[in-house]
This record gives sequence, C-alpha cells and structure tokens, in this order.
Amino acid sequence: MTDTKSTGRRPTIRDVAAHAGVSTASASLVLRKAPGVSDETRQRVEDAMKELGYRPMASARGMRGKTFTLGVLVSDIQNPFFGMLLEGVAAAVADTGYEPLVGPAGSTRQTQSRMLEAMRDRQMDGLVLIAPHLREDDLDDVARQIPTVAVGRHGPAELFDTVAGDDARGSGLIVDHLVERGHRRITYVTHSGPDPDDDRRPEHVRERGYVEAMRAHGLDEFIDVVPAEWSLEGGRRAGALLRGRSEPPTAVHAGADIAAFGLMTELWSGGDRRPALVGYDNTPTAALPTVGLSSVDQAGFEMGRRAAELLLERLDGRTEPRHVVTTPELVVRASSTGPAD
Amino acid sequence: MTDTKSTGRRPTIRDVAAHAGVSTASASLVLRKAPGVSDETRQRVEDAMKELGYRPMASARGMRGKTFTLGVLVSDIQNPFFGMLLEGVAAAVADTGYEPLVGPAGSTRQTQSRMLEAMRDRQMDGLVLIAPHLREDDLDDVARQIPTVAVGRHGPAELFDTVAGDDARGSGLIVDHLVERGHRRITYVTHSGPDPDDDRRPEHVRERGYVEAMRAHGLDEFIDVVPAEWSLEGGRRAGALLRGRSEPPTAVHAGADIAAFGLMTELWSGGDRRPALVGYDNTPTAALPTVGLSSVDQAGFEMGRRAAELLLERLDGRTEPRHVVTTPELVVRASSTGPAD
DNA sequence: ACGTTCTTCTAGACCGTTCTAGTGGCATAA
DNA sequence: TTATGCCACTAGAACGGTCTAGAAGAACGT
Repeated sequence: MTDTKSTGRRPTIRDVAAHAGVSTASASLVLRKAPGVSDETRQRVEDAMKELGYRPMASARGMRGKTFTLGVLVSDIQNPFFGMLLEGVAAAVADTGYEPLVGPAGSTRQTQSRMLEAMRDRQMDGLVLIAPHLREDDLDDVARQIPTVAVGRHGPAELFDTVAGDDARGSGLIVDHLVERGHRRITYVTHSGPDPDDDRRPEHVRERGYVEAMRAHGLDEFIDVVPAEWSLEGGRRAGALLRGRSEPPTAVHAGADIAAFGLMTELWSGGDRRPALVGYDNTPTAALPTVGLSSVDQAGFEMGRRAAELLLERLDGRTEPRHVVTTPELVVRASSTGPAD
Repeated sequence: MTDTKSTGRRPTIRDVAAHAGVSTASASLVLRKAPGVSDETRQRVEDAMKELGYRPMASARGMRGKTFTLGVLVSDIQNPFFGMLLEGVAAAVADTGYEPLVGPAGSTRQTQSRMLEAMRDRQMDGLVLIAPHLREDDLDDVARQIPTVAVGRHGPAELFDTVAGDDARGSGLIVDHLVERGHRRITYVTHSGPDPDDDRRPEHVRERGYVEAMRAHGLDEFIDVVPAEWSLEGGRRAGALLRGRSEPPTAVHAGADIAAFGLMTELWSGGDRRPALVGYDNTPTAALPTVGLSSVDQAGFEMGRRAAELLLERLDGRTEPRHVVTTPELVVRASSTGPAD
C-alpha cells in the first residue's frame, strides 16, 4: 500500500489503470479477458485490481457492454416446483460470471409484462421465463432483443428456446394408473390463468393428454375438466365444488401438487383418503410419509439447469432455437392406491 | 405519429426532449418528478414520453442517480417461509416505482458475501437481507452505503433496521405446550449454519428461549440441543440420529417446519406419530390435514411487508435505526397432541 | 429606472465503463 | 532501403441518464 490514494470512494477502472501504469482501455481489455494484451501487462493490471479491491460497476458496464445479469421471471415464488427450478438455474450459472436475479412477477398478464419491462430496462443479458403468462407476440418481441429461454412452455418457437416436460405423456401416465386401479370417474383440474387460449401452456397440454388417455380407455363420457387456479386456495375451491356434486369423481388429476394439496385440505378433511389424488411436479411435500401424494416427477432441478445451459449457449452466440422435452415419471404413493369407489 | 422518427432503436431522454421541444435537463426533471417545472412543460414532456413509448434505462440512471431496484437476499428459495416473506415484500413495494429482485445466495457465508457484492455492484438502492449469514462487520459495512433491513435477525443494530419474531418467546410457547401435554424429554434441533457464535441469529435466540423454558419447568437435566441444518435433509439426518438413541426424546422442537418435515420422514415412517413434533414458521404444508404439524406462526407475509416498509422509509431519508419485533403464536395440531410416552 | 428575488429553463460536465480508430514499434518480405 | 503486416497499446468519443451553475424572464419593492 505505497501509492494507493485511499480516498473513501470506490476505485474505478481509471484508478486501476493509473496504479498499473497503463491506459484505461488496456485495463478494460484485461477486465473483459479480451485478447490483445501481453501477459506482462495483464498480470500488472490484475495485481492492481486485487490490490485496490476493484470491482466493476455493473451500471456503467451496462451502458455500453453487458451487465452480466440474468433475469429469471417467475410467477409464484410460493410454488415449490419453481423453487426446484431456480436451484437448477443457480447451479448452472454459478461461476460463469453471470448473476441470476429472480423477479417475482405475479400471475396476471399485466404484472408479468411489467416485470418483463423492468428486466429489459435493467439491461439484463439473458432471460429465463418460467411458465410465463405472456402472449407469443410479447415473447417474440423480447426474444428478438434478449436471449431468452422459456421453461414449462411448449415449443416450437423461432426466437427462443424452450424446456418443457412431456406433459401430454405425464397426463397419460396418471390416467393409465388410475384406470388400472379401477377408477373411471376421473376429473382433471386445470389451471385457470389469464391465457385460456394459449395452447402452449402446460395446463392445456396436460388437458389434451388427459382427454386423449380417457378416450383411449373408452371413458369419453367421464371426461370432466374443472378450472381452478393452481394454488393452495384454488385447489381448495375446486375441492369444495367437487364435494358439492351429487356424483363426485373417485379420482382427481390435480394438475399440480400445490393444487392437490388444496384439494386434499377440502376433500380429505374427514379423515377418509378419498377421492384418489394425483399431483404433478413431485414436490418434496408430496413425498412426506404423512402426505404420500402420487405425483408426476419432472425433475425440476434438471429442467432449471438445462434451461440455464441453453441460455448460456445463446449468450455464447447460438441463434437457432432449441427445444428440450423431458420425460416425466409417475411416482405412485398412497394417495392413489386406496379402494376405487 | 407525425414527426416521430421511428428508427428501430429505443428512444432516449434526448428523443423525448426533442419531441417535446425542451432540453434534456427539463425532461429529466419531469422523469424524476422533481420540482421546478411548469405544469405546461410537464404535460408536454409526459405526452412525448407516452407517444414515443419511452422507458428510462436503468443502467444509465444508476450511473449518477438511482436504479430503482431493491435487492432481496435470500439463502434458500426452497424454504416456504421465505416465500411468504417475499410475497409481503413484493406487496409493499408494488407501485412505489421500485422493483424488487431476489438474489438466491445459498447458505454459506462465502456465497452470501458474493451475492451481496453482486447487489452492490449493481447499484441497488436498498437491500432486504433475509436471515443473512453474514458477519456484523459486513452488515455494517454494506449498511453504511446502502439502506438495509435485516429480517429474522435480532437487533439492536446501529446502521440498519431489523424485523424479527420474538423467537425466545416462540420457543417458550412450544416448551410450555409440550410440558403441559406431559412431555419431559424434549429435544431442540438447532440450525448448524456457518455462524455458530452469532447470537443474533434466530436459531440461537430460539435455543436460549428453549433452555430458559426448560429450566423454568425444572427440566434442566433433559435439556438437549441437536445441531442439524434447517432443511429437509438436515431434519432427516437429525431424525436418524435421534432414532438411534437408547432413550430418544418423546417430543422434538424442530426449530423450523422444513426441519420438522425431515424429522417426520425419518421418525414417523413406521406409521406411528411419535415422537411429538413441533415446527416453526407455520408454513402452508404444516396446515395440511394429513400433516397437521403444530407450529409457531410468525406471520411471514406481515414481516416481509413490514421490512419493505421500513426500507422505503429509509429510502425516504430516515437514518435512525428501527427494530420491529413481532409476537409469535403457537398453532397446535395433531403432531403434538398424541400420548406423551 | 433599478435592484432583488423567484421561478423556469438550459448548456454542458459528469458518472464508469466499452469501443473505435488510431499510433508506434517490430519482424518479415521485396 | 521501403513496404507490409502484425501486435500491443492508447486517446478520446460514446452510452443515457443526472446534476451543477447559470441564464432569462417575470414580479415586486424602492
């Protein structure tokens, strides 16, 4: 610490350059690990950075170059499946120099758009959109400007990548299983979000899978789709509705674990574990011994990791879209193995 | 759309100024809602902004002014209690012009420091730190530069605000309840994080409350503290350890719901709901009818909202610290009302 | 008429980076 | 010798805002 002018303010790249006896341009080259710097100069600059405790200011970098920030747009932090996805994203991004920041966007199209704009305003280098409630146009629009990966949204898309489970198949697994256990009156609870017509959203793909599987088993007449938000409260409401029926279903494909828990609260409160319930996502709660909720596992961590990897590839220059589809697996537990009537 | 030069690039404040026929300085004043602009000029500029679809670039603002971004540092997105806190924060911040972004920081001191630095680099205007694994020095250090509120960390502190539940009292409620139900061998599972000596962290305050309550009941000889990470896996490990004992406890104060679930997985797998379990945080899962975990409710949503409000006050100029302590309530469910031996 | 004060507005520096368009030096080729 | 190419390096503009210092004009008192 000989010539370090230790003023209170944060050191800038100019301080580093002066300390190392080079131009700011050279210091910038070193900072960006760009070619065109001799080993000796590089070393001197790196030493200076360390000595001064220099840290680049993201705002300033964002003005011309990159911010090294990735935005992860998520509707509902409460949903544990999203938590698993996030862990995967975080794991893949660790030590790449990029920093993931999560934007809680709510589950209306308006709040999601606002968060998306906020991320754009903040010059994020890349985006991971988790089950976004956004129109295809808006997605294309943002993807034209920022490398984007959508998770839980089905492809194909020209301008961004997607990572999604094979939801039709997942629904098929559930129906097959329930039919095998002797059920016929099987209801599917779909997510009633702001996109009732967007056939790329998981709830609709799951619905198609459900309908097809029911038909394949000759159960056309029992096809029954109930709309309810995929949340604890939504599940509860759907449960109340089903319970009020004269002929309630003997089994329910809840669409998501979180909805299954709500259904459970309402339908199983008497102590009787009926109707049979199957969730989707295989969250940790489903696996608790006292819960024992059958559920479709779609490896949230892996999906998150894969999504982040795709994004990093895009940041590296890839432009042709890629669409990853993962294969779901049914995990059978006590919630669907009781008597069928 | 008469004279709008609709080039492809994003409009800047200069475009707005030109369109409105004023200087960029005036446009900036309008943007910041600063005084010193006539109503007429303000109107013209606002119209121009709307017409051009202008959105300020956060990076550029960050260079001299503010970024209007708040950082929420959180260790474990998976923990549903944190999710509840986040909802509270998001609710309080909505429509203030600030945007909350969540940084998943992991649960080691190193990863948390890195995330904190990342937030500093990004010129965040304010920080909410949720149960941070950071040294008091580091906290003071950052709080000197950025308005900061710590949640789940006990005060007093000179330089930042805190919001915390009265954890000693919460532990007392649990012990009182269990003793009343006839238990004497009551174990407390503490969080074995990277801060074994930091007596302001909740796990230590809960431990003190536990020890004091046990003493008050004359149960000194049964005081038993088991360290385990407050996570599903940590709880599981603690459960395995307790089960291996010759004289296992008849009741466990798990410290946190998420740990209680892990304990449950390991200890209740036989179907027998023993030992009695009590969690902390009253997460939605605890309330499921099949789970029925007794738990201390500390109103996560309210805590998050309160924290964000304090932060907004600080951003508004307050500098003297405030420390909010909320009163916990015990919610008794089936997990702690079985027979006591 | 003049000075003072207040309000509104503006030119231009500034923030900390990146990037463009060079400069200068050295090695090699003709 | 000069021309050519390459490499390491740099001055200074540029990015899109904010902010300082000061100008211009209006209102008022003397």
